[in-house]
Amino acid sequence: MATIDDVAKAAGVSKSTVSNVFTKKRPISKGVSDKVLEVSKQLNYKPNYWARTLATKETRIIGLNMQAERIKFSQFHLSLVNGVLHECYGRGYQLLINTLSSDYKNDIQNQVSNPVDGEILMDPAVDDERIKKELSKERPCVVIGKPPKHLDQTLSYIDNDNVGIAYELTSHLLTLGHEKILFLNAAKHKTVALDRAQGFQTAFEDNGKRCPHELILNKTINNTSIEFGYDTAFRFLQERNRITAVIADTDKMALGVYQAASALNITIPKHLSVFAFSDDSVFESEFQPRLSSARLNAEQLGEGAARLLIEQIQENNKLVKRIVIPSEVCHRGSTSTKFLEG
Amino acid sequence: MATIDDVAKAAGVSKSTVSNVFTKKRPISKGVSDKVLEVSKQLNYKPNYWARTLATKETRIIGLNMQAERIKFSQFHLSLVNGVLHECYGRGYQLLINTLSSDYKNDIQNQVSNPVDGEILMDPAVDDERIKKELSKERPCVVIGKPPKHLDQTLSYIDNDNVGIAYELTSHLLTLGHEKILFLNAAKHKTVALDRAQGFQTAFEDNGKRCPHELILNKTINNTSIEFGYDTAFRFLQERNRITAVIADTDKMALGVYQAASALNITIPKHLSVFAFSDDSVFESEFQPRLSSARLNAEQLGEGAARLLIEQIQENNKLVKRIVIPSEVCHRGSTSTKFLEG
DNA sequence: TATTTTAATAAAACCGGTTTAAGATTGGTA
DNA sequence: TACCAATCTTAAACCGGTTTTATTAAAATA
Repeated sequence: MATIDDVAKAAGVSKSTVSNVFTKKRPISKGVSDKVLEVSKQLNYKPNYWARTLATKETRIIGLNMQAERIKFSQFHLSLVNGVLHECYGRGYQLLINTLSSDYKNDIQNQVSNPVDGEILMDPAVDDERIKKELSKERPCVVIGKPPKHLDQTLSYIDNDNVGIAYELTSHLLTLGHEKILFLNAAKHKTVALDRAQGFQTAFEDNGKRCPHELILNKTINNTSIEFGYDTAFRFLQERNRITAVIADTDKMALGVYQAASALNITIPKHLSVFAFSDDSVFESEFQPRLSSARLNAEQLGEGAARLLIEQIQENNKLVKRIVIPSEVCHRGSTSTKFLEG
Repeated sequence: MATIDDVAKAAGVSKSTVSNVFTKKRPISKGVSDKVLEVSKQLNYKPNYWARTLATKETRIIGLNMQAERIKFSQFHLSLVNGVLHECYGRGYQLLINTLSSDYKNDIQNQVSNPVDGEILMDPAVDDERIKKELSKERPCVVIGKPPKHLDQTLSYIDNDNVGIAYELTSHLLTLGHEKILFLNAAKHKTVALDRAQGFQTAFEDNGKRCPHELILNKTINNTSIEFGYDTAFRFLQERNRITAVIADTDKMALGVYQAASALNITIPKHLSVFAFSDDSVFESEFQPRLSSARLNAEQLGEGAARLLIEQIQENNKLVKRIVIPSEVCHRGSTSTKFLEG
C-alpha cells in the first residue's frame, strides 16, 4: 500500500499538506487539494488506520465483551448484538466483539491494551475482574446488567428490573395456587442472581408465605444450562411432595426442565408450570407447549448500552446514568393453575 | 496510561529490552525480565495495541462486512455471526463488524484503510464494488455466497448449493401437483438470485414443463422483504387462475406471503403452499402453520468462512478453496398437495 | 510605502511501539 | 593471555500517520 510519503512526493507537496487534505483540519487551496486527491486515487492511497489512531488516540470502535457457554451465543445475546450494531450504524462506529479466553489474554505475548474507544461489559459478577480492569484505565465503560453494589454510583449501566420481574412471575404462580416453586437461578457470582432471588423472596413474603430458600438453586459452572435445568428439575420432580412450578433463568434452562418433565411423564402445564426469563427463543419449536416467559428485550438493552457508551465517549460526559428497560410477561402455554389431585 | 519509556526508565533498562520481555522475540535474563514485569504491574503498563500494530502490521482482528435491511439483522445473519465468533475464539482472533453506510465511508475525513488482517464479505453482488476494493489491496478475503463468475477462480468462498436447493424445493412442489409457483427471489444484482433462478428453471424443464419466467420476481430495494412478500403475493393471489404455491427467498418474505394469504382469506397449506430459504426463524411464533423451509445452516457458513480466512492469513496460503455447506429441506406445515376444486 | 494580518504550505517533533545493527559482558578454548 | 563465540542489552532507525511550530507569500491596514 502507498503511504502518505509516496503521495506527498508524487504530488510535490509535504506530508502535512496531504494529511490536511484528508483530515480537513487546515484549509488547503483547491488546486493543491485536487492534485493530492488525484494522486491518491492513482496510487490507491488511504490513510493507515492504525497510524492515524496512534496519533489521534481515537479508533471509532467500541468493544463488546461477552462470554458464552461453550462459545455459542444464545438468542438473547445475538439480539443484543443486533441492537448494538443498529446504534453503531447511525453513529459511525464499528463493533469489536471480544470473546477471547482469559488463558489467551493472560499470555504475556498477548498482553495489550484494548483497541477500542470504550467497552460494553455484559453479565457482571459480584466481584468482577473485568470491571476492575476497565476502571483502572480511564476508558469509558457501560455495563449491561447491574454492577456490583459498591460501584453503583460509579458506572453507567442499563438493565431490566430483575427484582420486579422475578416478583411478578412468582406472584403470578402463587396466585395460580402454586407454592412449591423451584427457582433455577443464574450462577451465584452474577449480580443478576441476587436481584432475582430477592424478587422471588419478596413475592412470597408479600403473600404472607415463607420463602422456600431451599428451592432456590444457582447454576453451577460445570454444567451447561440445559444440563443444569434437566438434572435439577429431574431431582425435584421425583420427590414425594413434589414441586408444581419452575422459574428458569434462561430458555435453555427451561428446555432442560421440559426434557426432565417429559422423561418423568409429567405434563406441562397440567402438572407442572414453567416460566423463564428469556428473549424470543430460537428453539421455540422445541417447546411443546409454548414457553411462558418474561421478555427481556435484549435488542433494546443493546441499543441503549451502545448509545450510552458513545455519548460518554463523545461528550466526555462522566455523568453516571442508569437505564431500566421494561419487560413484559408473555403468558403462553406453559403455565396454569395448580392441578388438584383426586 | 504508562508507556514503554516510563517502564524502561523505572526499571533502568532500555526500550527494546522491555519490548523483548513482552514479545519474547529475544531472550532476556530472568532477573531483568522479572524486574520489568514487576515495574509494569506497578505502573499498570500494557503495550499499546495501535503502536504495536503499526510496527508489526498484524491486528489479529478479522472483519465481517454485512449489510442488513434497515440495519436489523435476521436470524440467518446472527447465526452466522455466532459461527464466526466460535471459530475466532479458538484461534485467538477478535471480530470487527462493519456496518457503516457507504455515505459515511465516502466522506473524505473517514477514508481510512481497514483495520483488519482479513475480511469476510457477505451477499456478493454480480458486480460487487466491495470485492473489487478488497482485491485491489492485497488483503486476504473470503466470500460467503458465490462470487461473480469471473472471480470464481480468484477468491475462496463458502456457499450453500443454491442451485440444488431451489431445484429440490421446486421439484417437490411439482410432485405435489403445483404448477403455478411464484418464486420470490433475492434482488437481481445478487449472485444468489441467479443460482436459485436456475435451479427453479431446471426443475421445471426436467419435469418436462415450461418454466414460468413471469413468476420469478426479484426483490426490489425500495421495499422491505416483508412488504415485497406481501405486495407481490397479494397481487398474484388475486388473479383468476391464481398461483397455488410460493417459494420465498427469506423467512421474512414468507411472513409477508402469510399475511397476504390471511388478508385474502386463503388458507395455508390447503389453498397455498409456502416454502422458504431460511435458517431457524426467530419469529417462528408468527407462522401459523409452521413454515416449511430449506435450512441453510448459517452457523456452519460462518464457522467455515472464518476458518478459511484465518488459514489464509496465517499460512499466507493463496490457494483458492471452495466449500459447499449442505442444507436440509424441513417439511413442516406450510406445504401440501395441490387442492383440487369442486 | 512600510507594517501588520491572514492564508497556505512546509519542516520537524511526536504518538508508542518493534526491529535492526551495534556494543558489552561472560565463559570457553587455543 | 589472547581470541572467539554466545548471551544479553542498547542506541538508533522505523512503522505511517497527526500536530505544533516555522516560513513564505499575498492581502489588508496605516
